[in-house]
Amino acid sequence: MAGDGRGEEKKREIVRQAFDRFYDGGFHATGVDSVLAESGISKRTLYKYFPTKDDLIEAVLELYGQVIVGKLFDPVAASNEEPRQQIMAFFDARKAMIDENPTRGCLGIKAAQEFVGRHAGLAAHGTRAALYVERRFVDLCERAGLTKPAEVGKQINVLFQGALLLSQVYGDGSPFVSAKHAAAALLDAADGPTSSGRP
Amino acid sequence: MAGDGRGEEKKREIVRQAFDRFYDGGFHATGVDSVLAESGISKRTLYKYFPTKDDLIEAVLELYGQVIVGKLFDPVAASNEEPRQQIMAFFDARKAMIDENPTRGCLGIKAAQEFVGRHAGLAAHGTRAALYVERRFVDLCERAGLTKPAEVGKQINVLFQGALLLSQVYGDGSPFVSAKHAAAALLDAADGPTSSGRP
DNA sequence: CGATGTGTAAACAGATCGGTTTACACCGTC
DNA sequence: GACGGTGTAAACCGATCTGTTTACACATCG
Repeated sequence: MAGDGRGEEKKREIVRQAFDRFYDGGFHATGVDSVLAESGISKRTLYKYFPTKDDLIEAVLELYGQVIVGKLFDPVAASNEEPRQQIMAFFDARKAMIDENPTRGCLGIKAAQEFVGRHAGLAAHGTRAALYVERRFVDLCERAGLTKPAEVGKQINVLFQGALLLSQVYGDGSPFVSAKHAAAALLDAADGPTSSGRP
Repeated sequence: MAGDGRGEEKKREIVRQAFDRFYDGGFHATGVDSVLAESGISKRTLYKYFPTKDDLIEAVLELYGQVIVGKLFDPVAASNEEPRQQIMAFFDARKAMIDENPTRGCLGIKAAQEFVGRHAGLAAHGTRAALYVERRFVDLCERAGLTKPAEVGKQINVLFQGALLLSQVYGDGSPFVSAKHAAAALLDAADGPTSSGRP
């Protein structure tokens, strides 16, 4: 019980180190040795806290979830702006992150792509991440009083994930500009004439 | 000169085999041995035609380009339908492919994500693939007589790529339904009141 | 029939992988 | 000053990776 604090701190240090390596290098292509290299952490300590590489990856993905919620979703939600403005703010905030680190997309989806059909537990992080973002957009669409919040929220999520992917591939955040304008247009069209044409 | 035909055929057989393996298993996670296993192809023959694994991956990505253009883009273009109908057809056709093989997204983008910062030549396939699709959508938007074809085309590309990614992650093609409806809404909004509000 | 070219099968080499083990240093506590 | 806990450093293990080599089968062609 007394040593808990020290241990937890080392654990977090390892996860933080692994976070950057896996994010930039991929999960399969990055060896455990390269996570440890130049970090001053010994292999024995790593395997004391994380018996397998998959356990370490699991911890990294949990950290990613905390980071993305803490830096992106919670601040925008705490702004208490109008729902529509919050949706726009999500696009702006994610673009700002991409501009800092153009190759870093969604780590959960990266895990899903690498582990689909190979490790269901790790692949599920991608599904959860995508569904979480979708949920936030749908909630905001509901609060905006749209007639079809679920449909528009899903559409905006498609735009968001597509922009994130293309920013990664292109190496710059410009797809977020297109996506934001498209999201605005969808919101305009959705709450304008109550419904499109048919009753 | 005489043996060219035989050699080219074996070469294609190898690439076809590698195509499925890399598509389903990823490039880094799939070893050369597993490409050869149960295929009746010997390692020596493989390395005769493809001196390195990267050369094989390069050939697989070129095959992917031919397949996707031949099965998806050319047929829709050859239909000679209205531009707007062709855009809708792209979403339907890609969804049909995903429904057959839910985990198979864009192989070029998969390569880009695995090789970014590690092998520029292979990573470039993702950029090319995304730009190719974007170009097709922009062209169709131009032919549809939109006032801002480049912007709307890019937005539709974001929807398309987002739907492809989410279909992969969710394991079903439903995001293409959302994306198609969103694309239709964007097209409606774009050619309706000439411009949105400001001159 | 011998030569050549194409192919498989499989042992092999060297590096790297995930993971274990041994050895040793440090540090606060009794 | 012995002690247990925490840590690093590094040798080590078996498996797997990319890539090479040896050996052999089987065609076709002069």
